[in-house]
Amino acid sequence: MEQYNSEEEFLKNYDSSVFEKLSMTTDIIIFSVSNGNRTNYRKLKEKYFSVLLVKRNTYPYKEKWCLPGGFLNMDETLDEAATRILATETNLHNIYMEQLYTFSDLNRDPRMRIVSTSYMALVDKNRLNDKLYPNASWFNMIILEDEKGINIMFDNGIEEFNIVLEKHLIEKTSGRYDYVVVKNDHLAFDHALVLATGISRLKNKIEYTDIVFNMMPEYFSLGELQQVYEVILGKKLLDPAFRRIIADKVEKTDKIKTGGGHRPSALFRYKG
Amino acid sequence: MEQYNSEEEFLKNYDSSVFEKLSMTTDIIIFSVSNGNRTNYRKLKEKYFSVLLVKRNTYPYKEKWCLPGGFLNMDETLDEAATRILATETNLHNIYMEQLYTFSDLNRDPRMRIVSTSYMALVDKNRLNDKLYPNASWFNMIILEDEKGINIMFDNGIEEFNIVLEKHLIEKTSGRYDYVVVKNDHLAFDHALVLATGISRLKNKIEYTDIVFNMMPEYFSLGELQQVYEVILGKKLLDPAFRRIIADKVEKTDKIKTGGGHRPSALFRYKG
DNA sequence: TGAATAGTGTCTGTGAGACAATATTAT
DNA sequence: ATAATATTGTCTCACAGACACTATTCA
Repeated sequence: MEQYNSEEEFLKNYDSSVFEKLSMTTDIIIFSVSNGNRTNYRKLKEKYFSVLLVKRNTYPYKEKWCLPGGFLNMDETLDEAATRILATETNLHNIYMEQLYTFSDLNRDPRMRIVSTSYMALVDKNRLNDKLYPNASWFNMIILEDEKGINIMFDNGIEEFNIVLEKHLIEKTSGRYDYVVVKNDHLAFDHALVLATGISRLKNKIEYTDIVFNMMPEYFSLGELQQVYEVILGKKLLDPAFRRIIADKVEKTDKIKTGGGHRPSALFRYKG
Repeated sequence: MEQYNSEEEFLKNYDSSVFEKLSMTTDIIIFSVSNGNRTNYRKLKEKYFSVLLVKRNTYPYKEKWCLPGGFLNMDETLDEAATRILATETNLHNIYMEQLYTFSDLNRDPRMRIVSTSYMALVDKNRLNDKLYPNASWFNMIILEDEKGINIMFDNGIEEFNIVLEKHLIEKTSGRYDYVVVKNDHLAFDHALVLATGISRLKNKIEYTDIVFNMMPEYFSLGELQQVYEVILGKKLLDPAFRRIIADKVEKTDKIKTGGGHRPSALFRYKG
């Protein structure tokens, strides 16, 4: 039984090897919004929901794309690890980030048992266009989703591919889904799963929080803001309803954006 | 640089000791609702929001209360570990459970570096009254919360104590709070923090999901259901509004509950 | 009979969906 | 002038908050 008389004595004699150990990693989904090309002098630039992927140059999954990530050091928390990795990839600090989910499938990494805690980060892509880590690339995503599954098409201007996941309702009271990867030839590890989880989280959260403003520049028009909501949610919104909802979250500035072949728009700022 | 020609070759030669390793644990917040005493022959039994705690009989934190938990084995996922631990404590299977958050502070365990992934489980306490693990005990909680902080009072009929946490807004766009434990003399490890996180999650989720039915018996009156919502949310609800909201989630059965000094109530069942 | 809960009716204000209308610009 | 976006007005419908009212039981 217990042979120690104090916590100090116990700790001094504690053998930390009694339980098997494992390595942990952190994977970060960095979301942003990209501008497409102007197809017509009157039209707004199309916007795309995009994610930062890194091409692996070592085994395992050499030449596949993966989420930025890295091993957890013994002298840092998961938040600190995620912040460190994010800074490595983007050279940016003070980025919005939240913990997403911890994945622990036994064979999610072919090397050994690795548990990974994923994070979701939101950035304004314009802040870092030329500061990217060499192997990193922004992929625009087009996401088709229904009750049965999700199809995500990726395009970085050079490479195109898609992944397909099925959704299975695992629990009726919470409406939670289990994702099963049906097609994935280009993403390493279980990152298709991680990404689907992140997309789901973001879609939910932009409905009841203001986190979308982390992907916006300081000044933006309401039309641009609406475009961002629309590409993330994957559906069109009605102008007056949208404006009513965000009216108390933004403040009008005296700046104006002209140059489109149409009425100029007032620029707004997040009120906080 | 990279000296291998195939993934197989790489894996065969992989040295899994290159990164430092650590132990992981799983802690489970098991929530339920308890019936208080009938104070008056007419009145309904009061309901209490309650949580299952275990008294530690070994160091560290000997004699303190903690959440049921245990180390992650190398041949199981976190979900499986949580299910195993839950079955050990309650002898119950098929319990509602969801992953909550992964805590990784450097000194959260005085023995060594341990990262813990917490889970939240919801049970109908009546299903397991006499099947509890020896050191486990249900504590009723009374939760006082405002924008500044949370005060949770615990009572298992024998022992009473309270913990106090401050809330600090860490990020304005998401409205997320950082909890700082201000008073805690009875809960081991960082479990005060874990519990506050779980309470917050549950309070949020019962507003937009049906998970509360996991804490209900098969047949219940709408008054009882309303009481459960009220003790979890910590506020009174208006009868007609409540009934409108849950009307399409439940179905009336032909069962009736009599015996109170008042009009009998119809018993309902979750429709799913 | 009265205290207590069960259950319903209904008024009102808020807010989202829908559609229409006006404003302004570059070509 | 025209196509395109910017911006506002307004009608309607659904629904939550609030309060009032009826129903039923048991000491």
